[in-house]
Amino acid sequence: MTKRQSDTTQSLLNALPDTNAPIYARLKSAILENIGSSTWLPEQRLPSESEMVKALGVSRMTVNRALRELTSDGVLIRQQGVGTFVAPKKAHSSLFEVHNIAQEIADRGHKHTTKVVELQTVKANTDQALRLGLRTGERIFKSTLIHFENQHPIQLEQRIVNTTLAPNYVEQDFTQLTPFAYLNKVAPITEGEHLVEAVIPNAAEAEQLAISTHQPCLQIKRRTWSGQTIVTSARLLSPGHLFQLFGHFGRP
Amino acid sequence: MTKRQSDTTQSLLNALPDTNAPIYARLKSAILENIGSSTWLPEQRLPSESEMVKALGVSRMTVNRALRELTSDGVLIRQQGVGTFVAPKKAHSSLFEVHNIAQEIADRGHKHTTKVVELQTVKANTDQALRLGLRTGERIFKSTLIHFENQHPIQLEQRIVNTTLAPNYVEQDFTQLTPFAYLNKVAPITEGEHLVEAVIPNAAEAEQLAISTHQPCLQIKRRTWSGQTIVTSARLLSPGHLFQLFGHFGRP
DNA sequence: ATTCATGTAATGTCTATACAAGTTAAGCAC
DNA sequence: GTGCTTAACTTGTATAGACATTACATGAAT
Repeated sequence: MTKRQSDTTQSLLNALPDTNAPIYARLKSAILENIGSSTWLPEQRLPSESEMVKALGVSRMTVNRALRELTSDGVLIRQQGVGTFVAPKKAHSSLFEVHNIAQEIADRGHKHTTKVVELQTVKANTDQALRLGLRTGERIFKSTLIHFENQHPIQLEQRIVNTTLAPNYVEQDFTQLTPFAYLNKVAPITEGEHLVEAVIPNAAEAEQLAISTHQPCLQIKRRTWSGQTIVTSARLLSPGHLFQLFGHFGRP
Repeated sequence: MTKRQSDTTQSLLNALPDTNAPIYARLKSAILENIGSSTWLPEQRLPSESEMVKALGVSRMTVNRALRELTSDGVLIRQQGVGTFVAPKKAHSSLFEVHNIAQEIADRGHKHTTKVVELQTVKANTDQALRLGLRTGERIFKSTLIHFENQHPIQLEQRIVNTTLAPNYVEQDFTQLTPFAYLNKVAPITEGEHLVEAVIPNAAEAEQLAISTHQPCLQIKRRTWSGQTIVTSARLLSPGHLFQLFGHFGRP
């Protein structure tokens, strides 16, 4: 006389991946899957540890580890004596995204295009090596792009890239996928750093952006990490009152 | 015939706090203490789990939990079959600091002073409540300050603050300690969000900053979190080419 | 000398159990 | 009904032991 699983427990079992990863990791995956697919909603209660133990046939310490780690990541909320719940939607969840100019332009209902000015492999000079945490003379990728919004140039993007983390960088078609999007795909961002100032463009930059050298620009120098390694260092130059959004790079 | 502890194990025992916190938490504290005080240096090897088990008289799972959590925090590096090590100094550690205008001015060898324009308790309007993740009508603190560098106004700071996390905010003397420094002391920052744009000040703001309404300013809207709660939301307005630095808020 | 096998040590995972501590609801005394 | 006690359930922590996986050093066989 087996008692039927609750729907919540059943959806947990359904989402269990069939890999050879450790049990606790598969349980974490299954929980994240249910939350990510909105099968489990914010504030919703999860099965208790003992229910999971019975349903999965594993020990409580294993279940406990999965739940504890997800709690530490802010995915779940646990209260002693009460239960485990999907964490409420964060007030700033929509701001977790990092600035992506293509998306931003699309959000405004405008058309985004890109012109690739330069895309090649070079040897790092001292400054470039410092920015990427490499040694002078090591091979790096270097690119220069101009982003257009409805035919108007709105951002100049100069970027250097770590070759080990993105070995196929120079073969990409950046008129289709922005460097940022590509890099975040091959080496997901875990941390970032921004340096922002208002600057005056030099003559070449002003020409590329089709503005005068008196027009103040917002300059962002951004470095992004994937784990402990620096993926890329970029300098973004945008004339006028362009709106910029920076987030903290958290879980997706 | 007791074998003498290694120096590393001994310094671990010495740093064990005498609280009634859980064992694993006290072990974490002791390890962090040794790293923080540079008793243990980056790359240095820690005692193995079994050594700690013997030295502390606890079970291996308890030691394992402490080490695993510190590894997840990036404090330690573990390698199966080899050992546990203090994590190498991060390449970008010096950029972990968040922008602090007083420090920045001091770094330039200039004198920083503050004028408190406004400091009071108000009821949150809809916009303010949204920014702090509260409900309209709840009590919040509100402050307006002007920062001076050698008698020149260089930044206008408008800020609202969560009363529950910083109940004594309005009693502080912000000519001595900046609101940012005070808030970071009472509710340490764990996350932040920035909105940056180049704007033109309105007449009142231009007057407070002693500039013309044609002078472009860098506007930063910053919100900071302590855990899951929003501590404060600030709007910083700086004329000219002021240099701004944003970091990722990591462990201290 | 080189290669291979083996043993040792270290971390990684998992189990079964135990007790502590917080929460909630039912039931009892009044 | 009110208030208290108690029981059941939940999460938090800790233990002792087991086996797996990885790395490395040592020594044997070639």
